[in-house]
Amino acid sequence: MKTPEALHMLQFASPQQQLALTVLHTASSMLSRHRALLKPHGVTPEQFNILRILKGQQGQPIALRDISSRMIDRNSNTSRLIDKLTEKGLVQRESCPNDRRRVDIVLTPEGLHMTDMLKNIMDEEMSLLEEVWPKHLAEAAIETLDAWNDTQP
Amino acid sequence: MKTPEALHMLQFASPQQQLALTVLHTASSMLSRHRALLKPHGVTPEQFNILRILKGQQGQPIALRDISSRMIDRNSNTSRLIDKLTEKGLVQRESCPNDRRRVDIVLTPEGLHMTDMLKNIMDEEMSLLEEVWPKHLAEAAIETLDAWNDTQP
DNA sequence: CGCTTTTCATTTTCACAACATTTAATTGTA
DNA sequence: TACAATTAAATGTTGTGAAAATGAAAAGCG
Repeated sequence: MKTPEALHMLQFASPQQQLALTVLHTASSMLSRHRALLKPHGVTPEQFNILRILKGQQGQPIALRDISSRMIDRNSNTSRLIDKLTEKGLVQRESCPNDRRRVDIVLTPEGLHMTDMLKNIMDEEMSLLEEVWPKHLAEAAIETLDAWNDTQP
Repeated sequence: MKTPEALHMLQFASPQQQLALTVLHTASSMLSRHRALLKPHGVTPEQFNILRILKGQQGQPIALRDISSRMIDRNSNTSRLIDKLTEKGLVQRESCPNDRRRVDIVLTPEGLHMTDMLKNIMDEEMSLLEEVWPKHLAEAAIETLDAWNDTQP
């Protein structure tokens, strides 16, 4: 697959502009792939993102607000995503004793099980990247992109 | 700004996995920025993507189908995006003489004017990238990402 | 203490994506 | 030529991300 728009204006744009378009395009493409992989299990990439964060908590509850701040997409509607995960029985809301505004979220046993399974699927997918991206180039690319991320609010 | 999820699992993931997360995060952040920049002018990034493609046509009509294939997000519903742009008077549908199934799209004069203005805004934003991304690193990163894009259907 | 401001979660509104279906025109083929 | 298969665009439906508005609780401060 060509990077369509980037290819189209190749001769006009700076490498930096091309990279921006390439990043947008790559992300869109990766996300559709993830969506397709997770779909059979009734979970969206955004929901999986939350599950992964919760798993990282090792059973410790975490406030909704802190989930938001760790998500790839910071502005998504975390409340509603938690609703969906709750309906599926994968997570549970718990009232936070210290601060009644907060709502703590924990993985249920089924949620943990599902997360482990999905993580295997995603890890397998991710491992394909290791064949196309040489390690040192991946490291360099991360540094490059993070240089811009660090300038963002 | 830290790359939240990537940072979180830094010690577990391969550089390739980290890059994948970084790309997703960077794209999300960029898109938000673009959305905010375009918003005062009543245009979304998805709509601007179409305007930019049309401008690249230099007045030559292009079939809706060919616009779709050049978009960053190939899955979007181009018909309806064109509807929005038509309502705003920025583009026009024209029947295609050779193939009556097709619908050619052209920029109106106001559309061209708007596109030029928005392009200036976006170019200015993009030029900030030149300060944080050294040229040769940007070039390397493009090659790295495209290596994966080329493996996608 | 009482009031305003801030913080956190939810709800709401809007635009778009995903997916399916429909309508129309063209192509391929018996 | 007739008819099925394919292609192009539009349309209907559902879900959801983004951003703003709302409501409730806590923090800050005179």
